[in-house]
Amino acid sequence: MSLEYELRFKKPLAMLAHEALLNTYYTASCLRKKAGDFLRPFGLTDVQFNLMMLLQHQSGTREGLSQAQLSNMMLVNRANITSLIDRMEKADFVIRTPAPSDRRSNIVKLTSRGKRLLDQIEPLYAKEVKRIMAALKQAEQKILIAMLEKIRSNITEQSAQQVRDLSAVRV
Amino acid sequence: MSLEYELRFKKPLAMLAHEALLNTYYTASCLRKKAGDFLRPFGLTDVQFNLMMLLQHQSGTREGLSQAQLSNMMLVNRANITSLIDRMEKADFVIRTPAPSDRRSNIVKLTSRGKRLLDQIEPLYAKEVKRIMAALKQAEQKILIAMLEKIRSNITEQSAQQVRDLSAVRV
DNA sequence: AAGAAACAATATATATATAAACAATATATA
DNA sequence: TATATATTGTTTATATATATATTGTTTCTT
Repeated sequence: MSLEYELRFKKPLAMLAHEALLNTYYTASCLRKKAGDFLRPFGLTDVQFNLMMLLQHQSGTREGLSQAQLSNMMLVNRANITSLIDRMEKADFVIRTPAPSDRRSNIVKLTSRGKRLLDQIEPLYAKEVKRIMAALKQAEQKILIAMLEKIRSNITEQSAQQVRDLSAVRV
Repeated sequence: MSLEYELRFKKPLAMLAHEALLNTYYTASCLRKKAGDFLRPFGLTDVQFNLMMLLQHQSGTREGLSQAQLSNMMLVNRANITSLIDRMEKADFVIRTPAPSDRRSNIVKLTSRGKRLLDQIEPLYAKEVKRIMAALKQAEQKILIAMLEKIRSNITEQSAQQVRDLSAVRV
């Protein structure tokens, strides 16, 4: 169903490029809302679940990850990570540990409660992700990923104007 | 560049479906951040700009749209629209008008200042959208849109469990 | 017409996002 | 080695999101 129809637009969008952009944004919103609905009964938000997945799979469970690492992996900035970890620590999902090698740094680890909860949710989550993405064949999913990567690579690209601005600063 | 690389994952994601989902979400985040950077110099957020575009193109400029209509068109829920319009009214971008036909309803319209600002930004915005989405050919953009629509249609689909729950309620 | 149900906006509480500024610590470099 | 620079986490301020509850108003049903 088209974006315009779903959002009850009276007039179609003028630019195909804009329609593609808004579709990406809107679909992400829908996915996120769905994840929220799915996770709420477990007392987790999508962001919190994501963080727990990172701790589980992107580090040995006992090693943990620093707040800076987590923030890089999550697109959440450092400012946000602080309060996010605060909440999750209060809920006994994770704990902070001082990093032995760097006194600035905290290592965040799953608690046993956090790990138990994650083990319970993850298979259900995986099943639901598969169900939703089964809208596309595997080959199509790969094409989708490639397209999105292309878009991202064009976002970071500097425009000619920006380049001029920057060179002006350097001079 | 792959998601895993960009986010400095140590291990690849186990499921292709999950990778596709996270790519959608991450790309939307990047697009949104870019829009924020682009609009900040004009004193607007992406959400505010979006709302102004809706007022400009989805209604005659002088007719305006109700808060409920805006909230449907924007993925923003009604609670949020209130404070969003509050801020934008304070900045003199829009005004609320009582709806003549329904005393519950406010009609939101662009002010002349809002309209002037939008007229200034829109061509620049369109140009930037085109530049970014030029990562894909027009035919590819259409495929992308179709894929995202398919995913969205699968999100709202009820699982068997949910159907059972609902029928239990009815009985 | 009276009551029930639906709807529009608001208020409140909680959880992200983002930018900006700061203190403590680490690293690079002259 | 002394100093400049960068990094980590925190705090603060502002702007979204989401759910839930409430107040007025409208519409539907009977």
